[in-house]
Amino acid sequence: MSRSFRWQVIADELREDIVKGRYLPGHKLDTEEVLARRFGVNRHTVRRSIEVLKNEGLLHSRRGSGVYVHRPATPYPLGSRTRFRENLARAGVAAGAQVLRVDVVAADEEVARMLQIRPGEMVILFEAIGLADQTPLSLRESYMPAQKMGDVVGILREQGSITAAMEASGHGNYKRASTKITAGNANLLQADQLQCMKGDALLITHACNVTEDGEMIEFCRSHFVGSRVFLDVHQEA
Amino acid sequence: MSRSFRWQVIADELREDIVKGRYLPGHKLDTEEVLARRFGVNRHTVRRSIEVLKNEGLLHSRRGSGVYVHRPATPYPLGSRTRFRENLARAGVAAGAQVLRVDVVAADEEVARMLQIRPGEMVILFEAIGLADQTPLSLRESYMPAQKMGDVVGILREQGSITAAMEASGHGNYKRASTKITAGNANLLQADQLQCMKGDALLITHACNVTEDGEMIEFCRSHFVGSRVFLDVHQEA
DNA sequence: GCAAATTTGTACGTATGTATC
DNA sequence: CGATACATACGTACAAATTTG
Repeated sequence: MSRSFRWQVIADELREDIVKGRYLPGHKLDTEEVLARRFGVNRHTVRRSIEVLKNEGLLHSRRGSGVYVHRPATPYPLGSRTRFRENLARAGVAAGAQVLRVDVVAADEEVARMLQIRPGEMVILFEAIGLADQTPLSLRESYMPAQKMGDVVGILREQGSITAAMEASGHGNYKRASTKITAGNANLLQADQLQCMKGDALLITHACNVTEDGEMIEFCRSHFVGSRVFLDVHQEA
Repeated sequence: MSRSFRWQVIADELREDIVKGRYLPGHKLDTEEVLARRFGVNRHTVRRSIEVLKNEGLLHSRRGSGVYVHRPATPYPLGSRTRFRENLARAGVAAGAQVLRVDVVAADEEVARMLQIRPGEMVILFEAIGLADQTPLSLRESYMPAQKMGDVVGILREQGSITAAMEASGHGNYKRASTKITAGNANLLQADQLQCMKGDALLITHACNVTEDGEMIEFCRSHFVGSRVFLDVHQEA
């Protein structure tokens, strides 16, 4: 009866459409104007309904653009053999990588310490943006001691895959040794590359991979957009 | 000035009044009409601000009656406390904490899902700030199903230790089942409690602990100040 | 118990700002 | 640049619940 208000009815109907999968994540809703006409109410009444669904985390809106079905944060398992593509494929997300830079540079102090080599030794630098369904998830800098790697610059440039580079260098069985995690705010450059706002919270990981012989083979600094991913730490006891 | 809207400014001011304890719990606010005049805005603008604070759980309103302060003023983390050292490798295990709140409350939807119980079932809520050298490191909310716990409210209040509460309830051998990690920006209340800036990057962890029988016994949400901690995830296998 | 005054809730209307396309 | 679309903010009116006389 009068227990159900128009904004509530509309919110219920929209919620139904979303949770039943009639709209896919990322789908753009009709404009508030159109929705208002469709439901025969004022635009503000529709806005009230949308407000509710935004608070429930089902929708988000971008001024000047539209209202969209929220894309849930992508799970990102942290295990001993983490592979970007495998992880995303398991989550049903199309993975892509945009290679920013592949170079051979001298190791700075931190990189040298992490890779257990001397500062100034040559390392291969691989910089890329991790994409999921065209949305940037992460910004990644990988360092590999040049001495222990083959000539993988071309592979990295063309395939953008650390795994492929490792296999080509005879380190197909590399695995994760340790991961350190903290959080920071995005600076202007990172915001630009990750398509987020300056100041947005980033998940920062420092990870080391080792060969099956236990030699340090890769040091990786990653910056994830906090709102788009969660790391999943799996405990095996 | 386009970054601060009037409803935002008003919400901030009202929140400040509540959090700092200028209103007692249950205190009735001035009417929307009066508040509107006081801030020199339309009644709807004040309503928008009140809406925000209701969503944060600070206010509630009763039609025909008024708007009331919902929760007691949050204790302000000041004053001398015993120093303690915290092993951050074991995330969430705060050895000694400043207890903010211990209560028995109804489980909301997320907590119920994580603990595998029904929404509305009673859970023990434990809220504390982890400090190191007087500096807040983390904000922690733990939820435990009341049915499976003994009368541990006193223990939690006095000792501030989850471990002690578990042992008293016969769950001494509980262990970590899963940890999910993401990042977000501090809101005003969190910034206040963690003594950081609003918008600062926070490391957010959701962890589940199970009994040795595999039953969910604790769900813990932690917020770490990104600039003050480094979680260390150790991989074995 | 009832009616009036008070106070919040819903709904529509209009105008303007601002980000996106 | 203009057109589109969401965001803010003012206004009005009436409904519904509570409090008060």
